[in-house]
Amino acid sequence: MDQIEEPNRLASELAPRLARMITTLRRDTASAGISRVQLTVLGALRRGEARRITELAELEQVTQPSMTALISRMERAGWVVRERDPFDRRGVQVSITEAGIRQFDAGLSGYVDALAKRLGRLNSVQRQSLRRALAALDAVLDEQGERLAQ
Amino acid sequence: MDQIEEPNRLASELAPRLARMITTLRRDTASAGISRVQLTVLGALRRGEARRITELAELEQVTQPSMTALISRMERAGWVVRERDPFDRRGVQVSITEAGIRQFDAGLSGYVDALAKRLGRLNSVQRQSLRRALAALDAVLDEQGERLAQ
DNA sequence: TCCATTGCTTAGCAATGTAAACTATATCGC
DNA sequence: GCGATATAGTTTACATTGCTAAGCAATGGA
Repeated sequence: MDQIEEPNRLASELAPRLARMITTLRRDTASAGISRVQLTVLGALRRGEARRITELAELEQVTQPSMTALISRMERAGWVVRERDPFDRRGVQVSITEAGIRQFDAGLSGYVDALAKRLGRLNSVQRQSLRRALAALDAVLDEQGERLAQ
Repeated sequence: MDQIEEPNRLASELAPRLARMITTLRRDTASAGISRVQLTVLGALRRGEARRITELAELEQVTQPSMTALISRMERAGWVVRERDPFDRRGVQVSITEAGIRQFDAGLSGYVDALAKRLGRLNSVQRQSLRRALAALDAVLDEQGERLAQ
């Protein structure tokens, strides 16, 4: 019983705070020159986690057409390039450019700084509590558990 | 020194996890029939926190025109109604309808349940760590601190 | 009464997301 | 090898959410 009721109570507490966090973070980082999604895609490309449109779409949890459009905008901005995959000419290989790498570094700093500014208000106990919650966040986001839960 | 460097380290850890959390939550709740912003606005209206477009825009941290459009869509959906303020005929008073209340309750459950499903994977130590982080989140989101920080 | 301010809307634009339909290439079964 | 089918990506058409700039009507002070 408690195992069922308890996550629900926690979720009721967490949900509105997450909602506010999203709004706030968007506002704080509006001037960063790059959106959250684009930054994440650049990061994935940079770490070599994916090159195909389909893979990127899965990583970002959006549809293939959304990723096509996203990559097109980023290509127009000069941050990535598209090349036909020589081994499977239906597909493309997306890679990050030098400008893309610079944009990623600058954008990431922008996001981290905005967050750090807010975290700077916390006392060490509060920061500690957030640090200790990181592992739980990872578990919440774990894709393995996601599939098992189905 | 440490007071400056330390929030930054924490922010680097937190930022990508928050980013993923946003994507994941959006996907999880795609079938809830209502968007996060609309749900929050309905909640504010229901708790009587605001009735004017300007107030709602401030609460949600969006511009007045954005709120006008948002309210128009919600009015078209039948969840809220607009009335001219009899005391200041420039302004309007937005109120939630019966249908809006039902939609809020259903939508909220949808969001909370989606989150609870993920939290259900955690063990009690992990859940405890999240519960303890709630206060820190509140401090991070505190508007008072926001103004002081300027 | 004049004029600045306030509250909201309209217009025009960009980014992000969807589903459905299309094109081109690969691959499977015979 | 060939026809059917699957896969990768794009295009099209649309909705939502956000912005800025400009406009309009009501308010209220000098």
